[in-house]
Amino acid sequence: MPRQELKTVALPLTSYAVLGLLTQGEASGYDLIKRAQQCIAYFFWSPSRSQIYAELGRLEVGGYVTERAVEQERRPDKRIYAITPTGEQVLQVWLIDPQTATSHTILLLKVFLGNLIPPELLIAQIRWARDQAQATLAEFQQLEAEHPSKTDDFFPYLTLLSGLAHTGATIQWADQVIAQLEQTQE
Amino acid sequence: MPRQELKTVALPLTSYAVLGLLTQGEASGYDLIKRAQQCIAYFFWSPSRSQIYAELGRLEVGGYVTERAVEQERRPDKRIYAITPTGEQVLQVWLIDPQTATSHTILLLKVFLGNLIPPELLIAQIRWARDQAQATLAEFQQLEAEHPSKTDDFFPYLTLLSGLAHTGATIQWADQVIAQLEQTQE
DNA sequence: TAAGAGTATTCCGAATCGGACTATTCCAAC
DNA sequence: GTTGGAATAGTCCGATTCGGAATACTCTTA
Repeated sequence: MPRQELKTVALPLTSYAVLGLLTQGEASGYDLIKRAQQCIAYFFWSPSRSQIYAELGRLEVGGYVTERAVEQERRPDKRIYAITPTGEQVLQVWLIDPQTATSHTILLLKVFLGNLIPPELLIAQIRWARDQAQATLAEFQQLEAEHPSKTDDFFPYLTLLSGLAHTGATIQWADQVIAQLEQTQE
Repeated sequence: MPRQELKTVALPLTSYAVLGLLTQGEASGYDLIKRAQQCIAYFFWSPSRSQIYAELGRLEVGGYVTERAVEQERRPDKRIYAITPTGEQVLQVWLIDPQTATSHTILLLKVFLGNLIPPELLIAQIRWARDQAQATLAEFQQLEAEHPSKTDDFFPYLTLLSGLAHTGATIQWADQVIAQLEQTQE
């Protein structure tokens, strides 16, 4: 059983978010919360306060980040964290691995950190998600067609419309992003 | 401090999903999992197996559902649950309360169970969510305008596009649903 | 005849959230 | 002037939720 491969999936999502944010420079937990809420929040997810601190502890123990205490007079003391080469490698492996992009949120985190991924590998992952969404869309369209919309299943039908709208939005976004990424490649 | 009011928010989301599914008729935990995955799954959420069983236990203790053991020969024995009048009341109160619709998922659950809500109250909740989404959209459009798209923030910009696409989808869906609901009202 | 899917549920660890709590400092309003 | 609120920097806790493993039996299919 290959242990190295298992290790690549060993960390929860929040860890990779934290590592990713730390590639922008060292920061305290408090700083990271702000970074996350400013930028990552575009995609309707950001790790919670307590979780970020928990992950920083775990990452420090694992040697993925270093911790440095900073004493302050006017403000509470704090600890500044910086990503280590090991941490960067672990992040890299995860970012490049297409197997790990199992949800829209994860894909968006990867896109957010897109400068750390070779463009063609990022595009491949987006394209894969796009195709998945396309399949879902087809399924939903099938259901819509079978459905006369005014039967007893009226309210479930209305939620199906939500699925259709959002799946459509995902495909549209993916196409847009792929186009823009391919442009910058040339 | 009014205790009755606190009670209306006392249950987690999965409980209301379970109660809602039980209004379609009594069922075992196993049945509920299938119901959930078939219908509710349109909106990219469904409670997990273990959670459904946990909530059934909690609801039984609280008197919101009744439990009945059924012995089977060819299949494993099972327990069938049915919603009680108290359970129906608790569900009603939650469905009608606009304060509880704090996420898209929750709103979709309420729409899914729309036959249990007076149309105008459902419409009001959808309209509220629509307006929230509209505000978010304006914010995102503002950010997009300020953003020349090709600066150093290219990748965050791409995730902003996702936010724009999905917020747009939400608004479009809400308009569509409100229109359909208003039609049926006349 | 062995493998796999369906029925029906339990158990457990891990991930995650959100709110309460501490403690200090700065700024603004009344 | 002082009182209140936001910002700084974190800890701690309970509750929610997920997902996978385990159990155990039956039916179908290759």
